[in-house]
Amino acid sequence: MTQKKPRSARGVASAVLDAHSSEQLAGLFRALADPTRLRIVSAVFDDEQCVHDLASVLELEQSAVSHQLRMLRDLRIVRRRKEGRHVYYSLDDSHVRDLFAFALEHIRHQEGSR
Amino acid sequence: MTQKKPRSARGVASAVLDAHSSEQLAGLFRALADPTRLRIVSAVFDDEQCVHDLASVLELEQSAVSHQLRMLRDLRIVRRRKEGRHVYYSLDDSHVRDLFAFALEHIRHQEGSR
DNA sequence: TGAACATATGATCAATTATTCATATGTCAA
DNA sequence: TTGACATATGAATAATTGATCATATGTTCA
Repeated sequence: MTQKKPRSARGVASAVLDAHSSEQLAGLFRALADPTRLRIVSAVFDDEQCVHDLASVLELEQSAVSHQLRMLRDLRIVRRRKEGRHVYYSLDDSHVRDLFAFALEHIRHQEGSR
Repeated sequence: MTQKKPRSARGVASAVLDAHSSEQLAGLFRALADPTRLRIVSAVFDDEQCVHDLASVLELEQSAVSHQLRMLRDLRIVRRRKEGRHVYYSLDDSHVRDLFAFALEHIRHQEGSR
């Protein structure tokens, strides 16, 4: 493991985050702060999936998946595409894809260094 | 066997996240899913700060700050340095610094595109 | 030693939230 | 149309959580 200093991120938050920004940012993190939603995100990471298949793969009730998808949709993290009676969900935001990937790498490295 | 990844973050989660990984990852995001903790992180982003100054700057009770700092410390997001009767907190993990900076950039861009 | 200061922490309470159940809406095929 | 399938959603419930209060621990200095 390297221990180099990332000069890139320094200075980004020179002042303490104001109330509005911190609420907004917390909202983004909160969307990813649940195992079920993370598994949904990982399931649609590469390809779109319909609700039924998501429920099946994740072994969750269809209702639970729908509720979480709605939240992710409200936060513009996933988007819907209707096709007949199926609704396909996919990642709406590549930033979130990167955020997810970055954080996943982080915990995997942490895991190894304990 | 191995397929070529068309984009940087693609392929990171080729399979659906397992229960353990999703719990761990959710834990990391949950740590940042609260405005108060985010403001604490932003306050120690560049320099260490003692508890009292954090409480003063963030306009929070000392107790509330201490509780949140403990959580951040348990998650190895901040670290303590004792000096006399003061305890100075700083970011313990540069990955978190990058994660924070990345996410902040994200919402700032989103903000502009609405 | 005692008083003031700095930090930590257990208990409590209010607010939030993830899931389940029941049900509604919408689509397709026979 | 009817019945089966796919998805969405409101209500209820249990679990989690952030802040506060009261108090404990630890440090410095007169």
